[in-house]
Amino acid sequence: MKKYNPKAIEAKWQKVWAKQKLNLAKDGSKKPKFYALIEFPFPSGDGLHVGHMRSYTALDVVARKRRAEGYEVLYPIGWDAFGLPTENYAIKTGRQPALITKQNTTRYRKQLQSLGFSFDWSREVNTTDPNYYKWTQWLFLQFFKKGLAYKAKIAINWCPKDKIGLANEEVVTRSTGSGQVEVCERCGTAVEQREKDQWLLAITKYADRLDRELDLVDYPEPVKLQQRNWIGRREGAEIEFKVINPTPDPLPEGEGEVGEFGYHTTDPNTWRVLQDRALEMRKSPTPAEKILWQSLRNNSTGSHFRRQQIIWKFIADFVCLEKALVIEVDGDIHDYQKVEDEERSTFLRESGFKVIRFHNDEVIKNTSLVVEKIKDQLKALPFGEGLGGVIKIFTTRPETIFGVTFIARAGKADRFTGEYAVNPANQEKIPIWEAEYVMDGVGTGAVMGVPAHDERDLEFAKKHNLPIKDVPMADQETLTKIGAKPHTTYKLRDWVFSRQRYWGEPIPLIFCAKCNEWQPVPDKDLPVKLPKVKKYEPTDNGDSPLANIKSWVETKCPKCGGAARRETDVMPNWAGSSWYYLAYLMKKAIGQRPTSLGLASSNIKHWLPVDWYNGGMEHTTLHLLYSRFWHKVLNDLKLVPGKEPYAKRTSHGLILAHDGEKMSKSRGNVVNPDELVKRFGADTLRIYEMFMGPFGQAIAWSEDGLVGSRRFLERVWKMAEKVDKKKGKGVAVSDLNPKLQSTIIKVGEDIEAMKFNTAISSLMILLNEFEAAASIPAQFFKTFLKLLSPFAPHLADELWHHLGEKKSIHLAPWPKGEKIASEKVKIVIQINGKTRDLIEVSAKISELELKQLVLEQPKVINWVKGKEVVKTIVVPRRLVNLVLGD
RNA sequence: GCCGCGGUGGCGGAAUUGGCAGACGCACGGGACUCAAAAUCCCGCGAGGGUUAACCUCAUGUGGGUUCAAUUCCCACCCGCGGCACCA
Repeated sequence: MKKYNPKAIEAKWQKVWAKQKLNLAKDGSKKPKFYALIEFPFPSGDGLHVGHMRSYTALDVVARKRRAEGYEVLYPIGWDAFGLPTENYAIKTGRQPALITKQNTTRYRKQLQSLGFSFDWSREVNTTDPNYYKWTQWLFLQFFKKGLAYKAKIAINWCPKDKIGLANEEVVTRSTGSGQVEVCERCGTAVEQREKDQWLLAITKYADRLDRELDLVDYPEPVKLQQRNWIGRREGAEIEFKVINPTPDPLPEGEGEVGEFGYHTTDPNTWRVLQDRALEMRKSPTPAEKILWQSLRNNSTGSHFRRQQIIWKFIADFVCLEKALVIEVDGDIHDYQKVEDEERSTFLRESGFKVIRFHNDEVIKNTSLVVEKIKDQLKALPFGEGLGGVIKIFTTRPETIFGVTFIARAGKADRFTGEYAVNPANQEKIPIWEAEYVMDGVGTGAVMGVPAHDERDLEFAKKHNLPIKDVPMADQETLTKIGAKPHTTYKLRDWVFSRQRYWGEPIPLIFCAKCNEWQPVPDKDLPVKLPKVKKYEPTDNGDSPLANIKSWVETKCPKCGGAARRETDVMPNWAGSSWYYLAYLMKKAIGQRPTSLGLASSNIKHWLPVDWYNGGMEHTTLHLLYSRFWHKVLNDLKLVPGKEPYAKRTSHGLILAHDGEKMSKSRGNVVNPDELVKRFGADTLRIYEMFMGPFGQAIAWSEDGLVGSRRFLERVWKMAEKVDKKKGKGVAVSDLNPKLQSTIIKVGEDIEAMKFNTAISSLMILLNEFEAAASIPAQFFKTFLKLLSPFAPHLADELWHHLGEKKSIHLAPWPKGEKIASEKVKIVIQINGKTRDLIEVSAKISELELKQLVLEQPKVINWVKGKEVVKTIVVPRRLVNLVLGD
């Protein structure tokens, strides 16, 4: 037999397997299905590195084992090719991103093929292929049509020097003398925040399910935990604190009484008259009032409105007390009442109210615009200012309410507002503060300060000399009585889905000024293709470069046919990867016009869910969460089966560079497998990556052990020559079988548990035994090869054929190990818990006989001499421990 | 600060979940083969002591504890990596 020459045999077998279509998954197969998935790579200019290989090899091992176990296995591959590195390279070189991508994928494909992964190449997908992103766009439109996509003003990172918007990944934190500063990754200029209208996906509407339905899947606990922390579900209660004693008190001192809402009116009689009138007005509103009330009631603006509200001697149409906003809807009658209106507006303004007016016609004809204006106002106003309002507080510990000594709402500096609130539990008057540590956008933007039970509250109380009250906990009844409503909040924010960039999927929406609405691009017009541009940089005002292409932007409204403009933002990198596990199943459909039917094909039903998905921990809170979200939405639309896309998730540890840093081109520490494949062979590299350490743990790349893996394979190669021929001294053949059987069991279990390092180590041990044996039956060695074949597929197939087999080793069934209880067992003898001797006895020995035998051992006699055996512990088949007295 | 993961020979790491600590591999030392080197094969390889043998003592980040017995369980702490970060 020739020398082991991996270069020759690896290329040979790769061709044979491709020709025999060994790795193509059959859609209609009656075998049980197994869908193995790895995170498809981003084809960067650096080429594949040894870190990619770890995950791909691991699932390749699993996939090959499953095929041998009789499953129809789908192990697909594709390219997640939209993204910044390509775009930045395009900016630098002026080359087209599509061409750069093509070049990179060609290189990656070659590299992956040289490593012998059993991917089904017939299903290769590419997120930048118009056929692919046509579907990404269509799926986005399903979100839009379901009301899950909306536009809102969101701050983006803006580099004032480069004059472009930056993705979060392009912003780095730098430490300066005065603290941490966010700077532009390229030029180092401090990043500013700029508000831009952006598309968002309402992932928060699925927060609860994304949390709860983690119970349905087999993910590592740390992954579940990290997702749960990210979603940040908090159960608690919402409690209203009434605000009293408004400042400055602008009201004339009448006979006065504290009214229902805690502020003064003139005198009781006037108040009663006003109340009657207000009630009457509420019963018979004007058409405009009626329409507007529909939009304001039930907290639909996010704030609580009252109508026909008495304020001093006036009745205001709509009032939001917590924001101190008054909305007046005027008819023509006001033309006669100018003086009164003046007086009332002046009074309200002086009392701290903001007053906005709309005309009846305005409200009736353009309700949505009016409501938008009101919402904008509400947004601009601080919370809880004004007269007789309430402050809503979300707390996870409502039972501590008796210990509340202050209220603090979000503010830029610590400051007493001069206002007080009433603790609904004990009617105590407590001060309202603004505090730096309270954040807008968390909970209700205000906290009840309980210094005795919260560290930050305590710190604040100490700093500002506020009382600290330690008290018994409130019971459920008290909480109900004070109107505490059970409430759940989430840390998760909606997903900002707009990028002012070029290299992404155009968002397929059109704004028509006439319809005053965003219109979806009709299915028949998809994909909205990325037009070719000359410059790939975002524009001076931060818009996508697409905004500069007039001919592309200007289009017709799909609804009314009038002049309209396209959305110029593109989708984030995470869009295409949110559904790629479906794309692999859509072989033919992907080229066709997107429809619900095309998606809900039998293939998708057949293959879902993904049975085993391996990927990196770094994707836990982004990609993994996003794609679960998409799947749930698609499931609600009855487009895909099942609540969860991935039945089982595992994580690999990162392979770091020699220096222990993350591999990246900018650090110049990327290790490319090509040269290693040339020097050692793909099989050696695969074995080494699986052997170098525990799969789930990060490990620094080192080539020191590679030679050991190569030696192992060389020894396997040599062993093939000795099979059934070797004569002479050594272990008897029959002694090999128990070891072989236990290795079969061990390797099988280890692969399932992703303990590849110990699987390989047990194969090495078996080989060591083979080498020591007098002769090796061919069947034994074939079984060994089969166990080795998922790890070193080329070498295994080559030797398999040497032994006379005609079909590929990868078509042979996975061996079943037999548990053979050995006749003899080794028993550890301990004296006072310390190992003193080791004896070999029959496995069938009785406990009594064993104890006797132990006491007869010369070493034991020596240790026991002159002492008493107080206690004897016997662990069957394992150990005897003698406890001696003094 | 909080959450998660980890800490075992010169190095990567094993240890059937409480039962021989250091499997397997790398590196290293000695030997065989060779004119020589490489490759290969054999032997050794945690530290200290010991008549360099048998054997003994110590040793799994540190300090305590539980147990006949602890790398494994409990308590307190130290260090490294990753994530979140005034989250009410």
